[in-house]
Amino acid sequence: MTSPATGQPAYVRIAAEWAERIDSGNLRHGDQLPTRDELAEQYGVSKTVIRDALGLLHQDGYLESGTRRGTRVYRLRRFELPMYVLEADDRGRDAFEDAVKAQGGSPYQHIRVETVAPNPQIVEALNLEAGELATVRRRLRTIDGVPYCIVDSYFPHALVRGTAIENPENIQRGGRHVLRENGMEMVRHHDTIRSRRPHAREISELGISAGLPIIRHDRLSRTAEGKPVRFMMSVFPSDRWEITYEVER
Amino acid sequence: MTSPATGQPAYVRIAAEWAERIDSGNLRHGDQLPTRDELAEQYGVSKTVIRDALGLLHQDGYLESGTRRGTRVYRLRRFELPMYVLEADDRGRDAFEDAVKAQGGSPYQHIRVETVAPNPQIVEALNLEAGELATVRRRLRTIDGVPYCIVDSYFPHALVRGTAIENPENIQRGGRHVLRENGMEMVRHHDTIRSRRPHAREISELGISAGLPIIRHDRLSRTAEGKPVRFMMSVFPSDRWEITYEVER
DNA sequence: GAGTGGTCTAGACCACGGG
DNA sequence: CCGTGGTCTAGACCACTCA
Repeated sequence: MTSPATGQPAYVRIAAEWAERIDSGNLRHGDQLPTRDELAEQYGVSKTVIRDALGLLHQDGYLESGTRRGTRVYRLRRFELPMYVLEADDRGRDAFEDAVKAQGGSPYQHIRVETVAPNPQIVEALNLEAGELATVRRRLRTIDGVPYCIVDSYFPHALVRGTAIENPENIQRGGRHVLRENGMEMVRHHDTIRSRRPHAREISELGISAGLPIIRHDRLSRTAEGKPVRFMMSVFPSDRWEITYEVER
Repeated sequence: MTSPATGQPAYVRIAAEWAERIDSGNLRHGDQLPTRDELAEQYGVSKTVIRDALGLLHQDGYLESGTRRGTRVYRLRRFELPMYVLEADDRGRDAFEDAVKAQGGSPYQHIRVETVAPNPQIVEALNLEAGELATVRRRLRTIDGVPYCIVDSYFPHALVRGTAIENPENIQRGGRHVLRENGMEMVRHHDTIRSRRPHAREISELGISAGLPIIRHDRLSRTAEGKPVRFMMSVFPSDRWEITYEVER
């Protein structure tokens, strides 16, 4: 054992050492790391220790690796998301995209619309009848070509049938705009925020590692009469976002 | 290899199997798991595979373990935190504690107050002069005897010197109440939410595992004149909380 | 004292992808 | 082809703690 006895196990110390290099900016996004065999020799430890150390960094989303491609630093820039931008403003512009552009990012979104048999969570949130369908507008938002978040908006199917919400091409006019024209303006939102590790679908769609925490944001929106008309489920990888609220009183 | 070829590596499958038992309620908080040697024999794999599998569950906060004590299920109940309770109401009651009690928990808080040389983040947030001190009211909140969150509130020292904020015994009257009596009522709050893995201090104070994501919540509060008077940093372990906001418009 | 988790060694084989 | 990450085996030693 060549360890200088910092009290920490070797794999933790090695991970901390490389994390510090990345955090300090000495290593940048895309920089290549030595191979596991090289690292094992450099530190005088077995491959298993290196595997555990890189595993820690992987979990934190610091690294990206693949067979034969080696291991590279993965550190994207973080964007701020003021939560009011979730509601497209009344001029029909996408406030989300505006916020990203204002921070120097180049946003894009893939939209697809499906009508589905809703799961129990959706049924309860939207107060649907048994057998009632829901229309979901699935957004995958990218910035500079990298997936940055998933935003799925569920509507009672009966409410949006035949409206522009069902048309995925119409990306400018959000659900808010369309619902208002139909006398269903959303005026109150109940937001729920959790954090957890990503599910399989989120891992593949967002291209994140299984250990990177995600922020899960749910918004249930109601009309002035209190009728729930939209349930929005968002997934934000924790290394790409910080979300903000403005609160009065 | 006895694996039924689900495409997943053995340690992932084994972890998923036990996660399912815990999620389904078949295993409850405090239930004991077999030893690693027993699991290795049951599954016909080496100890390393079991270590990796339990490691995954550990990271998710599903397990709690210690030398010779074995490994036990760790699954606390989750509380909802409506963010308006961060501001104690005007009757001098602790709205946070009321919210926890309403959900059947028994809350308690340890408070200690320190006057410190603020770090750069605090200096910038509170717009402090060079060398200006800050007073921090550190809260560790427990529910049913288990640590549930850390809430540190920073004030410019000059603003709170000699007030009840400096008295840690006075737990009922929050900073909001005291500042208002001194003509510094907070009326606007800027909240920032991130998620990440816990730091060493958070791991030890909250008794959480290094892999369990935490929700980091910052609130910068200003007076009607726009003067920042309090910076509140909170850490919520992701397995114990979901935080909610009510939004208009 | 002995069993347990925590860590580590020194190998091995496979799949995949770049040269 | 062959180097790489990904996974796994079959051991080992230590510290701690429960009986």
